[in-house]
Amino acid sequence: MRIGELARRAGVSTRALRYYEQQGLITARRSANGYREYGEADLRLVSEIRSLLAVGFTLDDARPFVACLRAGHESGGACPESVAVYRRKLAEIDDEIRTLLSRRAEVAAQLAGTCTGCAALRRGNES
Amino acid sequence: MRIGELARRAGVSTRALRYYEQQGLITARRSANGYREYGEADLRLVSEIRSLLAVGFTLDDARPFVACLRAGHESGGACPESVAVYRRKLAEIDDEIRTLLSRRAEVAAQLAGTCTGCAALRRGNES
DNA sequence: CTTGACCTTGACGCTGACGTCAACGTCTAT
DNA sequence: ATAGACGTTGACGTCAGCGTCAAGGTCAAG
Repeated sequence: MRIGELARRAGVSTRALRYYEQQGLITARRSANGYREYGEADLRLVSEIRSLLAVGFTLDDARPFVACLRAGHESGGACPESVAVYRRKLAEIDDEIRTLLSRRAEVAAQLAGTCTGCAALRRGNES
Repeated sequence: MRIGELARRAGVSTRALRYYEQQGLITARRSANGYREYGEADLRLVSEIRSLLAVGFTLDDARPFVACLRAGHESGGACPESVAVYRRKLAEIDDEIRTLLSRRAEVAAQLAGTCTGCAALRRGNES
């Protein structure tokens, strides 16, 4: 199939597919007229990339997963490199969650009127 | 004081201060030679901006707080516009936390080998 | 007079994952 | 032969908050 069909079936833009190729994530053989030609396996690769992006992975993070699929594994997450990325990502997400929780607490405290500068206004009503 | 001193005292770069001015957050009177001149109140404004940025606010979010301080209030969060931003931010943070938690769950599931895509292949389970 | 620390405006660089032209070639149908 | 639906490469635009030059003006000290 050509790039337009792959794009439609994968639910991405052709621009994205060319970008993935430029970043070395996917490759395409070329037909005589220079058009990119893809197979079913490529649809699989793109789907993997998309689902990884959807959970917050970068394209760089997705590389070992794509390599794993290309190496013939059933799942992109079956290889040790992929597992390492999973672990790292999990740690990153946990970090972000912790950060957000402490930010939330700070903002909530401010909103609750415990702001140190609000003492002058404290004698009245809250909304 | 001039821009360099304000920058040192506020712990920011001069570039940042000029950027804040360009964005309309702070202003400076000019001395005869064209140099920016700041007062103590400006240090207060910049500190407010910095602490807001530190908890994930954008410069745009910081505007009502700065306006509030300039209007003579003790705290930048004392004005209704600021409170509105607090509330909106709180909702945004909660959204992000929810998103991250669901991502975390997905990634953890993958890492545990219970990938949802594989479940369909095994038994037909869905969540 | 010259160094050097300070200031000015202007403008490009950076990060990620593309969107959106531009300008052009290819193939099919009418 | 011509429209138009597809493909190609190249390159700039987007979002935020600045960093980092470039090229120069100002001012006090030695």
